[in-house]
Amino acid sequence: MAAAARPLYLLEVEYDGKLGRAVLKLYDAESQKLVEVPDASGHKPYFLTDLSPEELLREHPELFKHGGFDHIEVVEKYDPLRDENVLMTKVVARDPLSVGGSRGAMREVLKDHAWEARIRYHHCYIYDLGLVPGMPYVESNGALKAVEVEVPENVVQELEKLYGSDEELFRRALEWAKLFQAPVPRIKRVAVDIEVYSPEPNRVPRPLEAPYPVVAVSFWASDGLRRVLLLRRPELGEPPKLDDVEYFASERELLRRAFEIISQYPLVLTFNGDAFDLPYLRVRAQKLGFAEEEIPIEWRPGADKAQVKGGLHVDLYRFFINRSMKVYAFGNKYREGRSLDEISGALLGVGKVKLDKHVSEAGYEELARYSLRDAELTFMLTQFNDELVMKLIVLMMRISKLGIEDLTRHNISTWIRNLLYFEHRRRGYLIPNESDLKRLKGQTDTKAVIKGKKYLGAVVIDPPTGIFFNITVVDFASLYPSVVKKWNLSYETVRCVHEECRSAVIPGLSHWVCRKRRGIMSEVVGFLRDFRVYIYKKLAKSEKDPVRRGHYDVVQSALKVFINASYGVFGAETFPLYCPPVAEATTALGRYLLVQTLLRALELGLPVLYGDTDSLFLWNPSPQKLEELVSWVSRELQVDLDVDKSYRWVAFSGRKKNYVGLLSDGTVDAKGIVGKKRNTPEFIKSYVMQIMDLLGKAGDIEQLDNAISELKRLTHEYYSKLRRKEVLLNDLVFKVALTKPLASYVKNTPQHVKAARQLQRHGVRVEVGDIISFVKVRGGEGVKAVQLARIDEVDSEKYIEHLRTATEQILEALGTSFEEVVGGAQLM
DNA sequence: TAATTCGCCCCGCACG
DNA sequence: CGTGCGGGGCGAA
Repeated sequence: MAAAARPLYLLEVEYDGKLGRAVLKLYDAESQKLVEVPDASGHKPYFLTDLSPEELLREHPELFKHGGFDHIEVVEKYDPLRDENVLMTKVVARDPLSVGGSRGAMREVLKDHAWEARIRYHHCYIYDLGLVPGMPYVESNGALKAVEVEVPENVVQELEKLYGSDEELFRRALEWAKLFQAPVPRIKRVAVDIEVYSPEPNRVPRPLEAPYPVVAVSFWASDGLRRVLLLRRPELGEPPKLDDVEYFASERELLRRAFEIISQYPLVLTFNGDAFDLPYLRVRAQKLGFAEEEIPIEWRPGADKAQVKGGLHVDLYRFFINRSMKVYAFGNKYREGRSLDEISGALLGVGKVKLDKHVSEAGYEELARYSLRDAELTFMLTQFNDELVMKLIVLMMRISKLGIEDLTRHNISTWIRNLLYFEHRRRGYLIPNESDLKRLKGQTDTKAVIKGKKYLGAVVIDPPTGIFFNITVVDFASLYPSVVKKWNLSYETVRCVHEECRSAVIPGLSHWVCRKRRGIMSEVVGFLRDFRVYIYKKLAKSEKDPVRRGHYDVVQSALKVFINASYGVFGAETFPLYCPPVAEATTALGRYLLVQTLLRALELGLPVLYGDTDSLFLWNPSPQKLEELVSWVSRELQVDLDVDKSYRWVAFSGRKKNYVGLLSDGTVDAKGIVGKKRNTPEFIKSYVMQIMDLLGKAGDIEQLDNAISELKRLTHEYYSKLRRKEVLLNDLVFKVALTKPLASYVKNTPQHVKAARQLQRHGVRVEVGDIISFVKVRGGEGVKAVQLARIDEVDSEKYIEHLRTATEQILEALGTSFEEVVGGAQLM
């Protein structure tokens, strides 16, 4: 009898050029090794065309002579844009490059007659075999079989309630549930970090030139390995005996040992290893005469990606700078940061080892500690909170159907695109041709408020000025995804082909929506939303078992990432399923719902003070009327309106997206005020923070009165400090990001650009994404990079103006003003 | 290869 | 020199 097959988790699929077929990379949790399984199905690259075989022969005979041509077949597909079945010719190739990506590739021959020709082959393979990365499989006779996943009874019951009336929908929902319920493996992995000698402290050497020796390579792994490999250098004297440190007389020996360790792990983690550590190691090894087979690192120049032979490489830098991850999964905790120090500081509470000199000047012990900490932090980013990040990655792989290397290197639009393509293939839908889609669905109905935008977005209600007590905020639970689900929005259903659907108009637009067919996007988003709102968010709270509860929380966070971006991608021109009517129908219905609810609230005698996109601020609502509003929305508009939060008071400055309130749990909630923005100097931030503390203690009118007089005192104190120049230069620094290359600021020269150019003149390299620190000074350009400035040059008047605006947003709401507070101060 | 619009604030620049 | 508009950055949703 054969041994019981053990589960292998599919982590990645690649095309192997030498083998001429796809190779699956699976993780065997028992042996903790990566298993590579070449395709056994004979699957080949292909694309589709609307030209018949006869037309192809007649009009494109050269196609059949192409070196990569294999054969053609006629296949039937469902065309969602036209709501009809169509016959397409499948052009099968010998290798992916012949389909596209090489000169004279077959898709170039057919141009606009080529469908599904821009899909990367390894993705195409995943779709066609219905494989789900992140899921467990067993190998049986060379083929992979999905491991049966049990869905808990309570989840099945909930799905019964939601979809029980439609057998097919219920079946699909169960399939989705398996992705969320399957166990998540703990993957053996090692974090790697290197340090490089450099004679110029301010320059990071280019990895593809790798001009200087590697002096340290550190490892921190899940199996307990902590190791620093150090290069002996005569100038550092006799090396001390240190725990976890190995010394090497030559860089060659050091690299050999480093490669040996790297090759022992199925998964290698780095922080910026794509752009630095791994290519540096590779090029360095080449320079030292290593043979190709002795170097376990490959470099993909087109993708700027470093790969580990026989393993997988995740560059956490690329994953953590992903905006969706920052905002939704990690609540913007590390919004300032792009560096390991800032991200680990925010998420782990631990930063890098501080070095007061350059790496090249550090002694052995210092260098070892510094380097090992980097490897440790990199590893810990995947380890904290019971491997939260690893679990999120695996869950998002299952939702997006992307392998681990693709998922961690690409943004949300790629994730959603891949998920939708997979869904198309699963159903036998033809994936629309971009030019076709744009021609049929490329036009909008509305004009945006902001110049340069494509369509009208959300409504924001003009707030009053002043303090209001006892405010309840109601909001629609994930408004846009709800709209997409409920109104059947999808690229093929908005402005569908049916005459009889044209009467189903979207309020305020000329677009109509299909009544005959369920939209593919509507269904997918609907599932993800329902799973999050009705199942996993609830289970993440109610589940008794802490391990399962933790898992449910990961599931709901992973779902949140997809749900929140599912509307935006349709308004993004770079998205292959770009469909502005879907995006503008979504916002139009959002506006409709908010306005209808507002009108109903007013009819009920509920005063509405403010609202933004999906929320309404109700002033002192009676519980009965509130309940009436919620049930009316549920009954008449058929969406969920929830009580989101309640404030003891809210101070509105009279500006939109700008208010401060005291929540019923005693925390201060400040939105949009300049004192909180990250480019605001610390001096002003600290002032605003103190005001927040003050307001946090003021629960009622009387306490608030006291707080206001204390606030006036505080304002005056800060004002005087500025006047008397009793402020540290560092506290006056504006930190502004350079969002594009220095040379491309041609229309204007903003202040941070002036400062950046000063730095450049002083030989400092300035790049896109750098945060420029500058202060405002008298005379000259009006600004100086902080490195070049002295405290006595500072322009106090400018800072007083900044203090004024920061203050006014709060003071005006409280019924006083900056002038009133500092009035008379001029006499000092 | 890249999710959206709305809104606030400061500044730079052109125009009168 | 004042004014208005657009560029630029950052946040709210």
